[in-house]
Amino acid sequence: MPELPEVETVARGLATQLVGRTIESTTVRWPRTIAVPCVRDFEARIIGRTVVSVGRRGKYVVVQLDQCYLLIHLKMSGRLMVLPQEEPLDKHTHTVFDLDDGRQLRFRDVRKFGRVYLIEDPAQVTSSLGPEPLAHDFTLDDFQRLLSRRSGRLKPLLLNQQFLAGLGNIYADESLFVAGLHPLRKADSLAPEDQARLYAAIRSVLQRAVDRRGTTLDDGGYVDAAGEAGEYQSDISVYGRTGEPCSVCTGPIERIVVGGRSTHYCPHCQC
DNA sequence: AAAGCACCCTGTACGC
DNA sequence: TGCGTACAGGGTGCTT
Repeated sequence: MPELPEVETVARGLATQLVGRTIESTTVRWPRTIAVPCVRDFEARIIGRTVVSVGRRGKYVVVQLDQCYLLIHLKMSGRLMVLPQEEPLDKHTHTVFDLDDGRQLRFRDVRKFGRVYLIEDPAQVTSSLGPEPLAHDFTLDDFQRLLSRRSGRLKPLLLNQQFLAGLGNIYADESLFVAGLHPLRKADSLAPEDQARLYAAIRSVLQRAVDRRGTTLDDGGYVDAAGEAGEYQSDISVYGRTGEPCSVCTGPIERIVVGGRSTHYCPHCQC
């Protein structure tokens, strides 16, 4: 499932392949993939656009074009890849962008939850997102101020993109484990040192995962823009490890459901 | 403000 | 073998 580190890795890969390329045409094979504008306008407006840069905001891939922006949210199973046009199309490829070098940018998404936006200003989509957890100007002070205003439980809060942009189920569970905090802890119950540990945990987990180019689980769901798997799965302590021994205390990892999301933690190490 | 849930989808894992 | 069903997941929107 693409979260911040996976989306960052995809965006970096796409940047090397796409910057300077011009999109000559587009084929939308599953219309609901296009969130905005309507498919006809989308296909018309993207013709002739040149890629200026590729970046990331939260879990969105942000493709800056010469007159507008293409934003892509991969949701659970979306993939973006640059392939030769001779490469056979598979049935899960929902949008194809023909490039001026004979290759294609393809958006493939088995679950069909992913969405593509063509907009004038990226803020139209990203303005409701919380801060970037890895940004240099996102300080402990900022985080403490945000946290102490919240009374909800930590796990749903970390998944809330309006609170903080980029965490998903894997890195939320991993960050709470590293911080030694129980997923059901109320945000406003944290002592300053708890807040500091959570801040440091989120940043270190995400940075390490970016460095390792994301997490590819056994289901093989995530690969980067070159089709390569990530390597953070070998660093995972709790996510998907129900019943396995905790790496710190050897007690069993437990799984509970919080806010409708499976949540993995060590009941001995996290409180 | 917080929490619960349905919804969107399909592949996979399960029970029978 | 083959069917049906539950489930996972991110985000949004609705209701309590």
